[in-house]
Amino acid sequence: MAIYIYNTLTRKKEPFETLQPNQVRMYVCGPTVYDKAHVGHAMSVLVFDIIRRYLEYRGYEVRHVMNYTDVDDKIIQRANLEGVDSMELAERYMQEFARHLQELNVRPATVYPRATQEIDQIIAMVQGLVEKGYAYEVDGDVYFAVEKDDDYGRLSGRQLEDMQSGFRINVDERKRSPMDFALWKASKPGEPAWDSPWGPGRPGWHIECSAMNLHHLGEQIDIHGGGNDLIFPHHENEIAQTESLTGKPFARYWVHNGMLQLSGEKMSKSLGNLVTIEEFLSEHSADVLRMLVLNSSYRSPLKFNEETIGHAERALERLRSAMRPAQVGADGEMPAALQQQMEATRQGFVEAMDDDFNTAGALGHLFDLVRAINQARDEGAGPQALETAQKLLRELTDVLGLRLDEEARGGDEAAPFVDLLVEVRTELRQQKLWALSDLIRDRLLELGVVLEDGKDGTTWRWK
RNA sequence: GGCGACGUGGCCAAGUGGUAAGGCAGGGGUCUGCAAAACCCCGAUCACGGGUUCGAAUCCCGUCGUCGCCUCCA
Repeated sequence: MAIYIYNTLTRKKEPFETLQPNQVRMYVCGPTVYDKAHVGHAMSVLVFDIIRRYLEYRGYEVRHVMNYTDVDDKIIQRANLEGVDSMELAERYMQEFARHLQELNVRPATVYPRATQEIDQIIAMVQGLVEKGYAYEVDGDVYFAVEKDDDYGRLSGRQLEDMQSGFRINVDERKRSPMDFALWKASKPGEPAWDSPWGPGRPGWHIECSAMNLHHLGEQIDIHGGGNDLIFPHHENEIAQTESLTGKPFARYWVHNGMLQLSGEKMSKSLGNLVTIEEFLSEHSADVLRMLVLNSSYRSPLKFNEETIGHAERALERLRSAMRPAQVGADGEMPAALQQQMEATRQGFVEAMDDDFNTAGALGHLFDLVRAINQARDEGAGPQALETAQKLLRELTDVLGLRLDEEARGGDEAAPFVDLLVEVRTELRQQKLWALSDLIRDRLLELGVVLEDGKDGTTWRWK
């Protein structure tokens, strides 16, 4: 069975075939580090982390590159505003982002290139494009001539003529076509600058990704990803630059995630309607955000609000319910129904994920397994049977990047004391001192400990 | 104005030709001293209007609505 991936370039789901057997070269556009990252950035990162994990699960070796744009107008502007060095500012936010990646349980990329560390490659590429006649220099700027590129607009499905009629383009008289974009920008005094054949300057935005791809992955790659707001002009321009230079098809599959929406609008810095990753993680676990992402198609807009966050939180709780141990003293064998469900779940999970990473469908299958496990527990299945099924659940949730094992929030030191309280309370209950028993239960709940009175005694867990 | 995506039960959301997964919320029940959890049962004909087909949520056309891109943006 093949994996099918929706390709923005062809607007179809296509069977996934790699350039080299069992090896995937994947490039994902990372953030411009000029401010705190928001949950929309996290969504994109999570989407591609899930894709990567699944490809690895299916036996591929993934070479995963994510860049940091650490030089650009906004960084310079922001640095001037704060009165700090622009490199310093970029460094600060880059480190913060790296920390978030860890907190979000994202598998580390193979390489994290930065624009400022790829200047030589960028200059070489611009030079190559000038030599081939695809780019031209004006006053220390270098522009890509879109009219030289026959199939410009292919990714975003736009015609050059349509774009030129757009009234939003500021016409720069020095450009041959209004749609020409900068490969290299001459620096103004006080701006970060690198020497180049065209004088001191810095790279344009689009060229860095092309150069990094060439440098770290080669002329042709399997997957190129990013948010769908990057389709035009960023990815369109990347294709133009890279293919004009190499003469070969650049990325095989263009994969784009939908936008996170806050109150019906795309979350973005310019709109100011954002929740930073830091803010989110101070109130919720990373799994909650991941669950939110998993519960819908990665290509669709994702509704982000208190209600959907709450749903994700409770869905996670349900998933975790299956991980609870067998009843005290139970020793039943593996029920046939559970055995059957395990097979159905594994198969259903793979089928769903093979279909353009249908995580919501895959989750549905996991919940079927959750029900079967809980059913088995209720019916007295023993630890061995239960653990076999739980192992599968853990294996599959791990592919999605969820961490079902709840961290013991109170720490292990607290456990003996909780045990003691439970013991005392059991005495109280035997003496039918309900008011006191309930008080202990309520107070422990306030401290984050949930007591559950079962048939064979009381169990407790961290909330 | 151009390009693209989408509109499925109260909410979130799978499903792209054969009469609609799953989660959350809600109602009823089992269990419980009560509760919680878990388990069992209950709910939609798929924005609207046409068309194609033996048959459509699923294909085509139109209408309405929402969102994204067209300038930096994950």
